[in-house]
Amino acid sequence: MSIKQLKLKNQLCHRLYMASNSIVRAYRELLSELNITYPQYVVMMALWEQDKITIAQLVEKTAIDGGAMTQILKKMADKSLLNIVKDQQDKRKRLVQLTQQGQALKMDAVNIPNKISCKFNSIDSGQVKQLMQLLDLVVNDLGEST
Amino acid sequence: MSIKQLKLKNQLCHRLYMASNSIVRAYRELLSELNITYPQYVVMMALWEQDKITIAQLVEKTAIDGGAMTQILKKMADKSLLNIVKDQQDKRKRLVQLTQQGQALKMDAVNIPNKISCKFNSIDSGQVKQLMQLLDLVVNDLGEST
DNA sequence: TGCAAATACTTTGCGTGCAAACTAATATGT
DNA sequence: ACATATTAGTTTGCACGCAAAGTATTTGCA
Repeated sequence: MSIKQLKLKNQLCHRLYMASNSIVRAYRELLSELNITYPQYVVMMALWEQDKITIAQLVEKTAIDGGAMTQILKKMADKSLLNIVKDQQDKRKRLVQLTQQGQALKMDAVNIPNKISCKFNSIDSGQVKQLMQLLDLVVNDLGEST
Repeated sequence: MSIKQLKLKNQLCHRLYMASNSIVRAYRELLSELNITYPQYVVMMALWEQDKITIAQLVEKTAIDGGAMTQILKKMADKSLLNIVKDQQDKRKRLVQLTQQGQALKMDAVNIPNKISCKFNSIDSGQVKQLMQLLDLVVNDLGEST
């Protein structure tokens, strides 16, 4: 007995799985030149937007898991991209701030979004916008239930 | 200096990252009742569609990495969901086939797609279809370059 | 004041995703 | 036939994602 809903071709989740893996794979080769991974790039983007923020704020902005964040930041600190310093007001908190090297990396990253968008040949910017809006609906619907 | 393209809010990839994680997270609690993970569920769906196929065919259908597939299948065989047998015609190949228990699990899985779709309150089936089509464009554009 | 609850993070263990190196078996060209 | 290339899978090492348990530190309330 064949159940339509159980077919992979009909599943939104499998599409998301494939699309997310595909696009991270596309970033990987570009990011390897900067010697960072995709999640590390996400952390960098968050810090380029706003530097010297707490780890909790970074988790909030990036949606990266807190446990993973600790490890990721440690590796990035080892690469001298950022420093992790204790907040003197609240010693539970830690502030993450970019090093000069971390700030300078932004210049090398500037062209990455453009290089990625060059790979999209059958999808225009309007469709990308539409796609992002639909994905926001998905995230919002699934987010609050937990 | 603030560069619009480098902001997380403007990035398709970050949306995909969050949406994919969100939806797999939503599946996780349902699948834990079946004692399987999401990738294992994907393998099951592929086999429910077509049983007794080679590992290469399974990789093709599921888009799961070959190296990961070996590990996943091993765990599933340990759980007696499937058996891995050598192909007598071509001894390089291995055939994966469901056990009775693996076939029976389909009955427990039948309601999962419905339970998931119940979580979508602000997105209708037409939008889901549209979303899947857009995701297919993303995968196709990024797939062939490698 | 003092102690329990909450907050901010870290650690650990497991399950992938992926690249790269490796093994075994078959196909191919000369 | 036979060496070589190709194909099918496995293994290894690293980086997350996530749940659960653990550690400080601070809040809040009796």
